[in-house]
Amino acid sequence: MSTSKEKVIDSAQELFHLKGFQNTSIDTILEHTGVTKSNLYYHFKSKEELGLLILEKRISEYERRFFSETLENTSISPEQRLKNYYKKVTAYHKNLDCRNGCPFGNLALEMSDINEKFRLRLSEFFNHWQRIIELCIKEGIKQKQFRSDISSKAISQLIISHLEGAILMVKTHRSTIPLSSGSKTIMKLIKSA
Amino acid sequence: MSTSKEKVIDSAQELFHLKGFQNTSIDTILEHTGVTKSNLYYHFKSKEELGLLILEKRISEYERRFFSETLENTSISPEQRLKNYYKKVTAYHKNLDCRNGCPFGNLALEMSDINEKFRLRLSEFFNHWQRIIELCIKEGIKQKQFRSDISSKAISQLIISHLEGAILMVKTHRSTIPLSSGSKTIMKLIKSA
DNA sequence: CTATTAGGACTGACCGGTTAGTCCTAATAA
DNA sequence: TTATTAGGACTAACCGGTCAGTCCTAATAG
Repeated sequence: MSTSKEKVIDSAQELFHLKGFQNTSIDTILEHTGVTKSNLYYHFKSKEELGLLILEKRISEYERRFFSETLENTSISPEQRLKNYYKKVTAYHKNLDCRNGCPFGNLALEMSDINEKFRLRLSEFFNHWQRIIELCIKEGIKQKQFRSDISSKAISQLIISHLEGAILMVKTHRSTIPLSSGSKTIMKLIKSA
Repeated sequence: MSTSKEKVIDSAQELFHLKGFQNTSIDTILEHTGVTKSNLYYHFKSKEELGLLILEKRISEYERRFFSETLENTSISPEQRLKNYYKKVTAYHKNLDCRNGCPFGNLALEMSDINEKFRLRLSEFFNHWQRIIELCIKEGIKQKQFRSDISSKAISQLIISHLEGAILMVKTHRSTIPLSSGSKTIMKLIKSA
């Protein structure tokens, strides 16, 4: 049996992703968990704290599931690693019925202008994310899989921007095509001649 | 002197872009305009109607200011047209102090999962936007400025996804670099060998 | 063995404030 | 006379958050 605290965290994580942080009320979380409001505020001092905590949880989960298992899996070639990563992301969103979007992109867009804590943490994570991709690209350039006339940094910045935008398109068009087709275009463009 | 209706539209347009649609209350619009609530509801039957109307206004304004003047300006070469477009978009966000983000991307992310009217209109506009870019790319390929081994459709889809993602990064990192640097990378990648 | 204390988990009632939207009357302007 | 504007009272639902106090368990003191 999970504790109230765990139930709140799990439910809030899901709701924040599905409906956004601001658009998810404390009362909705309460309804979904059966936990009382006073109990929730016993465990978390504010909605902001809960949101920040869930952001941390998402980040470590993403680093484990998406970075370690694909982009940083050095037993595979850089090109195949990137392909696997794209495949995994696409499958993730297909499984979510093209709704929800990227939890990080959503939060960044929603909170950057109104809450510095969220913005700074997200900014830091995006930088980390970009460096993970950059290492993969750098190795791919060294192995002559990727073209060498553009810096690995520039390419990785492009990849992460495109990824976030493509997920936004997936959500708006309710189709994974922008992601699956876009990633293929990226792969072709960065391939060495 | 502008009418109440015009004042509401102008003010709401600005506020929706700055703070988001849901996060802008009717009362805030009232404060900013000096218009009374009964008057606002005399002109608009709901907040949704007001939002949809402002979306239409934004769309036609964007088509006029960004499409006609740069991407569709056939007196310039396709490559230069695309460069000018990027320059204009970057300047736009720099002028906004890297805040706000893209009005269409913001709305798409905020509303796609909860309001079909907004989602469908936005989806349609993104498609139109993509076709405008596609025509420019197509001509650039014909003129041998852009590489011909990837379809103009695929490239234009990539460009629009990347653009939206880059603007998200601009907002999160509070810097135009993701946009200015990313657009240069795109230009290099699609240039013919 | 028993009385006391400490602390974590939890409760239900309640708070002030905000939300979009309604309704009605009356004044004013084209 | 018809479209617009003003003013204000009102509603029902919702918002994040607080409060005093209860329940249970485990450690400690006499």
